[in-house]
Amino acid sequence: MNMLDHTFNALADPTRRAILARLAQGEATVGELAKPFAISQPAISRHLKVLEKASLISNERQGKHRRCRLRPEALDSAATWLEFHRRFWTGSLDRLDAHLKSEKKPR
Amino acid sequence: MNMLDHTFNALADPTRRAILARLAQGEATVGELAKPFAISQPAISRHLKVLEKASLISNERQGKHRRCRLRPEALDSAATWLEFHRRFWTGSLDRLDAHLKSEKKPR
DNA sequence: AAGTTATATAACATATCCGTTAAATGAATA
DNA sequence: TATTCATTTAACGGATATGTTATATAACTT
Repeated sequence: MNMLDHTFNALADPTRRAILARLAQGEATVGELAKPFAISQPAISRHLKVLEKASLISNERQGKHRRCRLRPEALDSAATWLEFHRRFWTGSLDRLDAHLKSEKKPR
Repeated sequence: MNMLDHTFNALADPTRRAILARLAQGEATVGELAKPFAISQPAISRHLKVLEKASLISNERQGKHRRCRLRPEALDSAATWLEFHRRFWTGSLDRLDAHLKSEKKPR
């Protein structure tokens, strides 16, 4: 698994995206993150592990709590990949489109 | 599963990203797409199904072949999500940073 | 030291993923 | 019509994902 795999995989789950959205409002402990969800706390802990492995979050022990925060740089490679391909694909299709149009004219 | 789930999930696999990269060079049949990979052709067919479900590609029967092409719009929602969060996260952290700095000054 | 709180880990069930090979389908060709 | 080619679908197996509950750990509190 490379970095993009981990990032896209982590982002493919709505619970994990919701956790990220929550963290975008500010740091939170595991318990605070788990509270709004209908699933158990261990399940959240494992989602956090996935986000951690993707470097999307980090955490730091604070007494008996563990405080989580975003690592925004982790989005960079995914955003770069997406932007590049989005432009490249569209560019290719534009050229194809132009090509097809220029083919049609002569007839 | 919503659209982002499908998109991110589809992009999380390196074989599928390679297929997309290949299609960015131009349309191709299933067989042409399968050839460079070490895995069986039915396996490729199923990757193509995943990409199709994510609306990342479409295909059209042409005689006994099936020709695949990219659907670049499918990247839009994912790119939008990523860009938004990337900026938002960074913005939040900048504000946090500024906040922490402004807290320190008075002392 | 004992109890409480926050979180992680273990053990388990179920579902999905991803690959395989074999058989089915659909269309072109002999 | 029978054969061949391109692709899909079926049936299977093993690995991974995601949830559960029960138990362990780690740090505060009494």
